[in-house]
Amino acid sequence: MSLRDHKRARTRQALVDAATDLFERQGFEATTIAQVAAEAEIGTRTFFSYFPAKEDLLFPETDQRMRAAVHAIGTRQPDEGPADVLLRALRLVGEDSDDLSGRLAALRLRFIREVPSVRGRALQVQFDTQREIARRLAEAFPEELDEVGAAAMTGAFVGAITAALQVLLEDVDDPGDPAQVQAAVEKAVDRALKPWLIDARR
Amino acid sequence: MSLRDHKRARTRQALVDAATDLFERQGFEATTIAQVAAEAEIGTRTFFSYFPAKEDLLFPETDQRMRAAVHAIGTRQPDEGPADVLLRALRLVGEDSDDLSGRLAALRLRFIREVPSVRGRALQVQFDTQREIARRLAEAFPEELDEVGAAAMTGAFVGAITAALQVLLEDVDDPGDPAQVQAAVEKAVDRALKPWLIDARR
DNA sequence: TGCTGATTTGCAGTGAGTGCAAATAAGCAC
DNA sequence: GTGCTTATTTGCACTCACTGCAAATCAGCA
Repeated sequence: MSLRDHKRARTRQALVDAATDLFERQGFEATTIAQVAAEAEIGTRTFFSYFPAKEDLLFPETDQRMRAAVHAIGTRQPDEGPADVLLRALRLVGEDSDDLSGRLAALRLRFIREVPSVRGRALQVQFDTQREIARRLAEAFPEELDEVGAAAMTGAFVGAITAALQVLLEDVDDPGDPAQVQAAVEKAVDRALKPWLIDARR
Repeated sequence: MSLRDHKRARTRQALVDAATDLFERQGFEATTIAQVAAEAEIGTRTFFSYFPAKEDLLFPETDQRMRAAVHAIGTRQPDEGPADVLLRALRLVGEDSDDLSGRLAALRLRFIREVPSVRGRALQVQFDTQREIARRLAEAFPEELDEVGAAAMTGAFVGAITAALQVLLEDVDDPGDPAQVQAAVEKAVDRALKPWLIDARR
């Protein structure tokens, strides 16, 4: 990694940190990009060479999660079916939620509920990730799945989990508490996949 | 319906029509709200009392679809299970795609692929609709489903169909052709729900 | 016709995001 | 280190979506 790359990574992290602080203190809408850039000691214009939009500050490591999921699919065990591998991959994606000691994750969750543009961005990220996972899944099981089948299966899993999670999170009294969120995620996976798990048991 | 309401509905439709023309001619991004407003003969400022944002011009009748779906759930037949009712409701939502002689629908499809902000909005609309359907479904089957179960089920169905449809639409050579799109939707539903349909047959 | 409350509109302003060209800094050869 | 090349940073000017506010306009009704 060259000096250039190091510096770039450091600046990027500084931006995320600055944003985390400012978002916590002022909320998402009230924080301007100029403020974030100033706090990270770069010009306002330069911000846009690090993140394409303000919302993306809340999703700084999408590709990292993606790589984890892809890796999970790549290390397919001989006795695993498509559903098993997919479930393993999805669990991995979900677990990474604790990044940055949870502060950013908590903000993300809060703003997904409060700020429409953030919700929209989150759904897009999820959708893209899901699509890529489906592609890899189809590759890993050329006999059992084609592109459409893999997409449908992935969409069903992710859709079920997301929808269940949404309902469960409505009843959480403190969305800032990682333990409660984690419990909700697990319960969502559990409830959402019940039909498949019963099926698999036969 | 009072004169006021009539006029309001007419203006709203004029805005959608104007937008349809301009979007077709110039694309989404290149069309400004000022242009749309001018074409519909209202002030730019007034536009925002009809639509909250530019993207919403592409989703003018969300609540209408919603009502159709809710109605489908309300008219539950004695021999229908949750999955049957849900499937019937979802088919209804999909069929309404032919509104406005298809021009707006074609634009919507095109911009969902091309313009990120439109894709984001579409996903939000879908997500909200899905949530509401789940709520009604849970109400209609208080014995069989709770809120979480209904959400998971709806999320699975919608997620599977959407994901399958996305893949299928990639291979359509002319996305402006309603027949091809319709065929893709049907195939997507078919493929996506195969597991459930097989299950139900037992 | 005249009153009342809702709708429309212009105006001024904020802030996101972009294109461009000049300044700056990194990487590298010597 | 000194220069040269190339990538990055930055300021500037600009467009456009969207909002708050206050004045003007209009529908509905007595």
